[in-house]
Amino acid sequence: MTDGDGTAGRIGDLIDRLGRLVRSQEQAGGLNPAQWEALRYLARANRFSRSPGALAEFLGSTKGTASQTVLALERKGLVRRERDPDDRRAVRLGLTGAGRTHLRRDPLREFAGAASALTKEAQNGLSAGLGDILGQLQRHNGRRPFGTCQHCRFFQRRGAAKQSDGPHRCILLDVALSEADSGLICVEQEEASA
Amino acid sequence: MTDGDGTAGRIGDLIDRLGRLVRSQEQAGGLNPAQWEALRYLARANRFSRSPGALAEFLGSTKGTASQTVLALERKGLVRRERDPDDRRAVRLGLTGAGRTHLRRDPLREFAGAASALTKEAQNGLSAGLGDILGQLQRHNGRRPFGTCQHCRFFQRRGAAKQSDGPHRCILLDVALSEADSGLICVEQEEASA
DNA sequence: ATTTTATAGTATCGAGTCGCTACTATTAGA
DNA sequence: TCTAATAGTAGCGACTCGATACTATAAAAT
Repeated sequence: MTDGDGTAGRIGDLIDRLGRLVRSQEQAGGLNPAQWEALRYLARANRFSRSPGALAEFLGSTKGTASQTVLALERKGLVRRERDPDDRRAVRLGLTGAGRTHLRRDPLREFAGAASALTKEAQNGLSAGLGDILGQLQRHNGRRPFGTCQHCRFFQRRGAAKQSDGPHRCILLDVALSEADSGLICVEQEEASA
Repeated sequence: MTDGDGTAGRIGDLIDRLGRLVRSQEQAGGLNPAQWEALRYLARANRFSRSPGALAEFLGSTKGTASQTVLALERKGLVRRERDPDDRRAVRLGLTGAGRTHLRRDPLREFAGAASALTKEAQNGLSAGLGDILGQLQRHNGRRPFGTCQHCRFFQRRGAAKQSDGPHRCILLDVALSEADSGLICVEQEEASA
């Protein structure tokens, strides 16, 4: 920041500089920053969210740009693309084995390493504070939060309401959700506690 | 992050996403992200550090790229360039009035705004934690810290050593430093406490 | 002094990025 | 069945950024 230089300004500055550092590290491994982030996203998104359109929303880019990113990842053999049999306009994306392997060399690990040198309290504080800022800005810009199913207002936990057991459910898309599904991120997610 | 997903991993992830958000906001105002960061840097760097080379180090880019950035800012009338009369290879940079005015519309203010919604403790924690991570990574990558003079090991406070009064001094470059100078960032800075 | 080497910066080129505007294919609605 | 609306891709063009090569000046070596 340039002005008042209070703590808040310094935080903005630090985020900016760390972001730049991330980007420069992310040139490694034959991928560019957008491709790294796409790869990470696809590893953690649920099946309704592994599409070029959802990726575009996540990256804050256009569909065209996201499409190019996906094509590049497919050329490198890290991502698999197939048409959805139910809606034949849609494309379903997924990581290949090579894609998952590649993620083990994620440059972001270096950042996680640096973070883990902090005390546990400091880590929790950082995580909470950054998450809060991100949430605020996303709301402010009308972006989706991309949280996980189990924190979503459309999430119906197993045993709730009528059905006594069976899987959890998404009452927006009206589908069953496995335990694993519930921990993945989703385009449609809306924070429960609001 | 993709794996263990501990708090540390989540922090890396958040930094990445916030960084991307910064970048997308920084397209505003007719400048690109690198230009915004250069403008901010030049507003806060001392006179030994307002050069294309120092800027390149700060941005983590090459001299060529930094040179282009500076040229672009000069074309827009935000930065002034002049040759140093003492070392005629060197170029000294500075903001114009328009440059300072432009900084008032810094998109990073939005982030500072979001940060200032946090409690004072949370802000201090964030600032300290992020600063720590940045410092670690800079050391690890052999980058300069770009701190301010008064925290530098070459800083000699007024009244120290022989000279009883007069200005502070930089004992690396052997020059006088005003009070204002001492709060500016410097390429040559090395943290005092190590 | 003169030569050599180092330093500061710029010019230029090419690969790649990204937003934008079409455009196709498929589905949903009137 | 005709008309939107939706998911995605193609291709263009402005721009970015790193790498290489180059000029000008300064410092070091002989």
